[in-house]
Amino acid sequence: MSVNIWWIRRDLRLHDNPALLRAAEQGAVLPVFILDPHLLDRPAPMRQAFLFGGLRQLDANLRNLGGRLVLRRGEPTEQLRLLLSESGAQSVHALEDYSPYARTRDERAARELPLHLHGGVTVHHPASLRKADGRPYTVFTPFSKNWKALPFPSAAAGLPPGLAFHPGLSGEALPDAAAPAGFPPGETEALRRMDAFLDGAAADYAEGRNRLDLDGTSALSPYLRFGMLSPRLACQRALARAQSSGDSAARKGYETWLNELIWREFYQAILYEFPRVLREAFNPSLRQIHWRDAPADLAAWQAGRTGYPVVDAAMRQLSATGWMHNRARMIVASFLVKDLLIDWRAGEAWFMRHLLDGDPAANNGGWQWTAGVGTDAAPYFRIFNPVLQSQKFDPQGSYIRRWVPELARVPDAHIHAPWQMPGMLQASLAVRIGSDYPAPVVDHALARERTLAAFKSK
DNA sequence: TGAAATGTTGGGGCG
DNA sequence: ACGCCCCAACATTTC
Repeated sequence: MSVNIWWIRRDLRLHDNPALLRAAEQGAVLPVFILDPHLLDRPAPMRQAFLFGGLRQLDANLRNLGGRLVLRRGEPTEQLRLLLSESGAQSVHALEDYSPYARTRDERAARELPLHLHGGVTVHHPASLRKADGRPYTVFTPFSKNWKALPFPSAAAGLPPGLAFHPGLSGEALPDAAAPAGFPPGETEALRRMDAFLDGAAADYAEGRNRLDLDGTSALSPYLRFGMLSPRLACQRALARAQSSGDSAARKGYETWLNELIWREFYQAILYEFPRVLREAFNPSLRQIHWRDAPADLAAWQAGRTGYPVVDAAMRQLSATGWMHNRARMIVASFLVKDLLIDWRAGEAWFMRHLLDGDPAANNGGWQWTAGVGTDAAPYFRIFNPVLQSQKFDPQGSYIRRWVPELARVPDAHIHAPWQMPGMLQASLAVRIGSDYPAPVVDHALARERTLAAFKSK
C-alpha cells in the first residue's frame, strides 16, 4: 500500500481537509508537522502556545483513529526529503498557503519533491477572482459580488472513506506550553464554538458585533487562522442559515457574518496579488507620510496606558488573552495612526506578536485599511473619536471596567473621559487622573488636526 | 466599518 | 401682532 505525507501547516483539522482527503485516497496517510525555525524565530509566544495546543489536540484525534502526528524541526524541504526516504512515501499533500514566505518555501519544495498543493485555506483561490480585464480586485464590494457569484464548492462531510495511517516515524515530542485560557485549541472546540455562535449571537450579528460589552462576535478567528475550522464549512453554514432564515433581521446577521468571512478572503487575495503590502502602503501617494518617532507614546499604547479608557481596555485585553474585539481593533488602530501619528507598521508588528489569530494577510489588510493607505481603505479624514466610539459601543462602560479595573468606581457619566472629572470627585473616588490612572497622552481635537495636516500635504 | 463644521429651520422668549 | 434673537434639532458639507 502506498504511503502519502499529509504536510500540515495551517490546516489543523480532520474535517473538510482536501490535503488529507487526497493523501487518503492514494493510500496510508503520514501526518507531519514541521517546526520551521524561520517561523518560530518570530516571537509570538501566545500564538505559538495555541499552535502547540492545537497540534496536541490533533495528535490525540489522530491516535483515536490509529494514527499519530510526526513532528520534525528544520528547513521544510530537507525534512520532507528525509521523511519521504524514511517512510517510502510517494507524495506530499498540503493546503496552499498564500503568504510570500509560504509561497517561496513551497516553490522550493515543489521543485525538489512530489508536492501537491490543494485549496482550502480559502473558499476560492485568490487567482480565480479577477476583474473582466484580468486584473485583481482592489475594492471589496465588487470582489465580494464576484465571490458570491462563483459556484460554491461544498465542504466534504465526515472523514475520508477508508482512512488509514502509516504506523508513524520517530519525531520530536510536542513542546509543552500552556494554551491561552480563553481559547482552548483544536477543531472539536472550533466546531462547538461555531455551532454555539450560529444558534446564538449570529442572528443579531449585524448589530451585536459592534458591541464591546457583549459577546456579539464569533471569536472564531484563532481557529480559522490555524485551520482548526474550515473556512469553506463556515461560509457554507452562513449561506445555509441566510437562505433558510425567515426572519429578515436574523438573515441580515448571517449575511453580515458571511461578509466578514469574505473580507478574510479579500485580504488573502490582496496579499497574494500584491506581496509588497507587507513592506509598504498599497497606495503609492501615501508612502511618504511623516510619521512621528514617539517611543514613549508607542509604549503607552502597547501597555494600555494612553489615558483613553476604551483604548487601554482593548490593549490590555489583547495582552491578557491574545484576542481583541474587532470594533476595538479599529479604535486602537485609529488611535495609534491618527491620534499618535505613529507608523501603522508599528501597530501591525505589535498585533502580530500578540494575536492568536495573527495572520499576515488579515492583519496587514486591517492596518492599511485603518491607516487609510491600503486597498479600499478608510479615507484619511475618517478619524475615530475614542470617546464617542466608547459611548456608542460600550454604553455602560462595562468593557472598560473589566479590563481597566482602576476605573471600576468611576460613574457611567465619566467612564469614557475620566480626565473630565472634577478634582473633588477624583479625590473622593481615589481615582486621581495622572497618578491612579494616566492623563490622556494627547488631546484628541489637536491630534486630529495634526493628522489631517500630515495626510493632506501628501 | 466617522466626526466636526457649517447651514437651515422653527419654536419660544422677549420687548 | 411683530421683529429679533437664541438655540436646539436636524441636514448638509467638509475634512
